Order: sequence, then structure tokens, then C-alpha cells
Amino acid sequence: MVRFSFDRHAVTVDIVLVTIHKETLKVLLVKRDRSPFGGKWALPGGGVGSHESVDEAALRLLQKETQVGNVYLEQLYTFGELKRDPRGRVITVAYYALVNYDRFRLEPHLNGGGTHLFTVNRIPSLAFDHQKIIRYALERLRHKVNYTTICFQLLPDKFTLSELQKAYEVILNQKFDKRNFRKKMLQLNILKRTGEKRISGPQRPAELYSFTESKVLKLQERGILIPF
Amino acid sequence: MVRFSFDRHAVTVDIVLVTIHKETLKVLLVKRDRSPFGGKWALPGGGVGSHESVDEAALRLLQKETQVGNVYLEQLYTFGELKRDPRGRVITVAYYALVNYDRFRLEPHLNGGGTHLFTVNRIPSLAFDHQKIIRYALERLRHKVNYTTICFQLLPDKFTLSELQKAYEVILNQKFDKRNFRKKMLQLNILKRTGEKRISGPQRPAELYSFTESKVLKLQERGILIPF
DNA sequence: TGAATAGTGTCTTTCAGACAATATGCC
DNA sequence: GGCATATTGTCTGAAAGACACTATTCA
Repeated sequence: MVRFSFDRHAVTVDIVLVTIHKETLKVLLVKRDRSPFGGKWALPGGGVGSHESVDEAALRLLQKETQVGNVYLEQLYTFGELKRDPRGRVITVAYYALVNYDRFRLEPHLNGGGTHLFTVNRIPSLAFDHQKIIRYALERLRHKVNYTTICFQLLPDKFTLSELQKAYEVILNQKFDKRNFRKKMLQLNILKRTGEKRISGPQRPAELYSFTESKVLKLQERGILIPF
Repeated sequence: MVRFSFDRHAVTVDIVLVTIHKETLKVLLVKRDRSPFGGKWALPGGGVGSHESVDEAALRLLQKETQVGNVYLEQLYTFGELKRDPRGRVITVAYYALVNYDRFRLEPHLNGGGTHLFTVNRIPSLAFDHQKIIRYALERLRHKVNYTTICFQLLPDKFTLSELQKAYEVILNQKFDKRNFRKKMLQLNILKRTGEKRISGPQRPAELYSFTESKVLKLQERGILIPF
């Protein structure tokens, strides 16, 4: 049936799950419970099966860790170096996922080790080339946040403009002027007021907004923040 | 030795070789000489071997067709659908290459079929999902041309500003104002005058410029043309 | 009424984009 | 001198970015 004579390779998927919690950008890591790199932290992932597409494998492995469906999941890059896995030749297709913190619960370690959200600038030494994969994911995120609306994937359905601004600040590691930020966001015409307000302390409650589109948009205009 | 138990998959590489000739954007295709899709045009490519990285495979297969080294080659995306090859499950890692037309000579069909440069908007029906891969490559190129200097990979070492402008126009399928274009290019500080001139007809000769950097640059500023 | 965050407008500067006349070398 | 392309500058409108005060609710 199969008439090609290509060499065959182990193919895995690795997922950089990104979320925001307590005003910091976090990445999900799992502790490896076996060799190689036993005891080290690594990205969640696993082998691609024969009867699933690579995208399906990514979705399956993401759900195994987080129990959520319907999250933003995008292919990042394929790492195909010969020596990236000491066991032998493994090609990995990396993905990144953006999830609102309140929408997922960590699956309490199916893998004997453990699962933990790490602040992106406090990531320990990792197994394989996973450090490089994370760097690549954050670079892509920081780039894409400027000309698309992916940032909204990290927020709840209803959010205040201050929350939105904090999300951009945390991703880009940069402060913005409140008035300029709000002006820019509102004139993009992608937000609508819900009429509701959020009360969160002894101060004036904030308007809650929602996003007008359920899909991630490419903004043809000048980008959201840093203009490229 | 190899102690993992992942399923194994055929992995190939497909290359979208892009060049500019006679003021049109061209893509290299090869005619398939065997089943499946015998007689149809397809992207050059082939299987990834066990003893080469995926990048190395891409480079090897590119050189097989074009005999040139040292060209711009960038990974595009990995297509991992189950049914994309009728022979069975094949995962392909797509790349695109940018080559100056004068720097490569077509290898006269090693593959019995033939090799031909097609104008991008006159591409025939293709084998596999190669149409989709080309669309993806062109989208990436059009996007990236705006905030990097990849466009220079399509030009000779010394070129006139008119040639540069035509390259942008052909890629983006859009005309630009000559004065604004030159102003923008020159103030990016990435061009230097060579002092030489190109004579190409009964008119005033044009200044030849060269690029100041041998590497592709990311422009932190506002992008070259369409600002995102 | 004090604390804490929400919400709002103006001015300046920079850049994108529209626009046309002169320069140069070849024949 | 005619042809064909090269080269150059100004003006206008839009948007980025700097900047500070008032509003609202709760305790």
C-alpha cells in the first residue's frame, strides 16, 4: 500500500502554554519522571500517533494537561536537529497556546512529576532544547500581539481597559501611557462596552468591555502598539 | 539504544523557491514522473534522511535543483494532515528560498520530467497540497518584506533603486511613488552607493547601490513600506 | 473625607502620502 | 535635439507620543 521508501522518524509535539496570572506572564512546565532528563522541567508534549494529524496531536496533548478545549493553539516551528534528543533522532513540532488563567485547571500531574506555571523570566534549566522553544514562542507572541488581536485570548470574556493594558505591558515588558493606550484601543473598533462594571476594591468601578469578534483578527492598520 | 516508543513517520521537505525574472515573481516547480500525481507539477522536495537534520535536508534538496549554495532559506510551516499524500501518512516541512535569478542555473531535470519557473499568478493545478504551501509562502514573503530586508535576497549584489522598487512592487503587487520610495529606503541607512553606474539604454545611467549588511535584518522601526 | 483606581483632551512632532519638474547620458 | 529613465523637495493630513487633572466608589 505504502509505496514510498522514505526513512521514518519519531515525531513529537511540544507545547508552550502561555497564560497571565498576577500580572506576570507564565509558561506551563512539567517535571520529567524518567530518563532522559529525569527530574528536569520540560514542556508538555508527546509523540504524534499514526492516526492523528500533527494538529490533532497538539490538541490532544494540550487537553491532557489542561482539560480545556477551545483555546488558541498555533504552530510555531519545527525543530529537526539530529542531536536534540539523546535517545536518538526526534523531530518535534512546537506549538504555543494562549489560555486565560481562569479557564483552565491544571491536571494534577498525570506524569508522576508535577506541573507548574513558571514566570517567564524565572524559568529553570530545562530538558532538551525547550529553553530555545520557549524563547521562540515568546518572540512570536510579542511580535504578533502588534498586528493581531491574539492578546484577547489571554483575557476573560469581559475585561476592563486596565486589564487589557496590563496584558500588553506584561507581554511586551513595557509600560504604556494610559490615555494613549485607551485612545488607540477604542479607535480600533474591536471593543464593545457591556454596560456592566467590575468592582474590585475601594475605588471607582471600571467599565467591562468585550471583544466584538470571536476570532483572532489581523489588523491591516498600523498595529496595536509598537508600529513595525 | 533508542528507548522511546513513538510511532514513526515519513517526513519530507518541500521547497518554494522564489525568484524574480522579467519583472514578475516566479516559483520553481518540477514535473512529477511517477505516481501519485504523475505528470503533474509539484514543489521540489524529498524525504528527510536519518542522518541529516531537517534544515540540512532542505539545503540538500534545494541544491539538487539549483546548484547554488548560500541562498536565503527559511522554514515556513509543517503540514501534518493525515490525508495529504495518497500513499500514506507523510508529514512535510515546507521551506521557502529566495534566490537572485542570475545566481542560479536550473539543473536540467534530474527527474525525467522537467523543471520550470512559473509566474505566481499562472500556476497550474498542482500535486498534493502544494498550492496551499505556495500561498502560505507568498503570504509570509509579503508580510516579512515589510519589516525585514529579505527583499535584497532577490536582487544582485549591486542594484539600482529602480530595480529595488520593482522588486517590492512585484512582491506586493502594488505600485509605489518613486520619490516616497527612495526617501524611505535611503533613510533606513541600509544602502550604500557603490559609485558605479548601470547603463541600460539610451538614457541617464542609474547609480548602483549595495546593501550595507550581508545578513537579513529585522527593522525595528516602522517597516519598509506598508506599516503594520 | 481619604484612598485608590477610572476616565478624559490637547498639543507637538513625526511620518505617510500626494504631487511635477529638472538632470543626464545615449542615440 | 529627442528620447528614456534618473533624480530631487514641498506640502498636507494623520497618527504617535508627551503630558495632568477630574470622577467615582468604597471604607
